[in-house]
Amino acid sequence: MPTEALKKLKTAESEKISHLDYFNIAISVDCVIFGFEKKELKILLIKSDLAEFANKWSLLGDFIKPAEDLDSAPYRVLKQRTGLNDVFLQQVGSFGTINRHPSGRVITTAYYSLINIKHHQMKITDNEVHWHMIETIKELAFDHKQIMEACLKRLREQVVDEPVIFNLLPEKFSLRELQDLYQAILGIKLDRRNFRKKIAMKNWLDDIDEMEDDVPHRPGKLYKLKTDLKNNKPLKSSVKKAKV
Amino acid sequence: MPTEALKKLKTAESEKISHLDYFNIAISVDCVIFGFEKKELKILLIKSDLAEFANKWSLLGDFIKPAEDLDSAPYRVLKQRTGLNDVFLQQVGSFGTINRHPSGRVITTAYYSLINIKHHQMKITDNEVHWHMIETIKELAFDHKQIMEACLKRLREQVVDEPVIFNLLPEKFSLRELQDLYQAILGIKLDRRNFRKKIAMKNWLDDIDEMEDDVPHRPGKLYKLKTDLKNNKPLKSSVKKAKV
DNA sequence: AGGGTTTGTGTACAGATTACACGTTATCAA
DNA sequence: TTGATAACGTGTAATCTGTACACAAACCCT
Repeated sequence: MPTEALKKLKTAESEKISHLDYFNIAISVDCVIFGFEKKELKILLIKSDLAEFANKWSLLGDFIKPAEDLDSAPYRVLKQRTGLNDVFLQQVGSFGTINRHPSGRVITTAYYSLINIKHHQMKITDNEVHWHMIETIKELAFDHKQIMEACLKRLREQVVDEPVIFNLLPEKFSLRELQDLYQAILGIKLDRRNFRKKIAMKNWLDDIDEMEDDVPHRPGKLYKLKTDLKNNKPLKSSVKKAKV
Repeated sequence: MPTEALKKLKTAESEKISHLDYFNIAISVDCVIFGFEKKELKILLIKSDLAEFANKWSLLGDFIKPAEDLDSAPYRVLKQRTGLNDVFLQQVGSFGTINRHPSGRVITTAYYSLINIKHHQMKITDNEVHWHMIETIKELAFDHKQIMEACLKRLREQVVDEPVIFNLLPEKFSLRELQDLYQAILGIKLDRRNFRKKIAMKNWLDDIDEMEDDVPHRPGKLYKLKTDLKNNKPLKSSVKKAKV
């Protein structure tokens, strides 16, 4: 029984959650926070504070509070760690093998988040928090590698049909930036002409009649996501056809 | 703080989980168990044992045990309630609004399951457990209606690409039965000739050279799912193309 | 002024999806 | 045995979708 072990739990929040001593099973949330920079998909990680995982990186997470909804907890975590409000967040799944946490029984619910690295001028207060390129991540603390992969899989499924990808881009962007982002997420190269045709058909974008002005080559047009699609909600207009 | 309220928790398992008294947040699993009978998609429900939900139906669930993996708990629930082993089960999501359970703070992880109503000769020991047609379900205890809908959505997404639907059918089945099942799940009518062509292309089935013998009309051929697809695992052979 | 880089655009082919009809084989009841 | 009923088994043409592919123009930089 891991109750004793839980008493040793030590986190940034440990003072405030002394009631943990009485838990048999503790509940946490973990966030896989994706960002996009220099044509690379990245995720935000923090140095683990557990001796068992010294020098290992881990996802941003926290224990859930008695008086907060499960789905609210990751918003709090993001707010605390990055200062960001109104981020895109979606639940991916819960992970609860018995020994996934060395200090005791902890079940965690994973969320993925998409944020625009540059635009928000995040105050990453904690200097142990850094962006990492996904391909270079070999190992993470706990089962966080597995959680990261589940979230990446979900992301790849969702960007195809739903306009969630724009949470990773600035307000105004070129089609090249959008294509680079799709390629970084899906890990494949796309044909430029066919990509533009496909995006045009989805009817997600407004041409705002502006041009890039900071590129060392011919500038492209800038676009915005249509305002009625900015709510991060699943798309109503795209009625999916049954394929069987 | 709902700790006091939790002491009042009363379930079939309550003797064995007296440690619940010490929980601040309890964790449960709930199963949305789909079956197929008479061209209708059904789910298995149990009469709620809480006074607050007297005469309401609810999903089959239980609190998680300290020494069991989260993803093992729903297998135990199904074994206990229906006697079934080796069922198809998949995690769908976790639900944890503060007031979802009237007796205290309970976060639940939902799973969906597909079982063959007839074949397994289930011993439904508890006579408060019954199959219900999905369309007729107006209300369930707790937030179970919402959970059911999330699971139905997931099921509809999965049957299109992955050979999970066969868990709802007997070992041998006709293409008509399969089409009726797809139609019940997706809620649409399919063209018979195109459906057969599509199924043939997926290459999921073996023609076993037998015929129906219990139908009041011309019998159809019987098929089996190819044995290498019976493991309930995601399909390797169907490499999905990126659609962007 | 010229080299480098990216933009913007259309068409032809292949593959997939859809709509649609008729003769056949079985059961059932008269 | 006959006729009514119900589902089986099968193919083609029209349309839509996905893919492969090339060239002139715009801008930056030196």
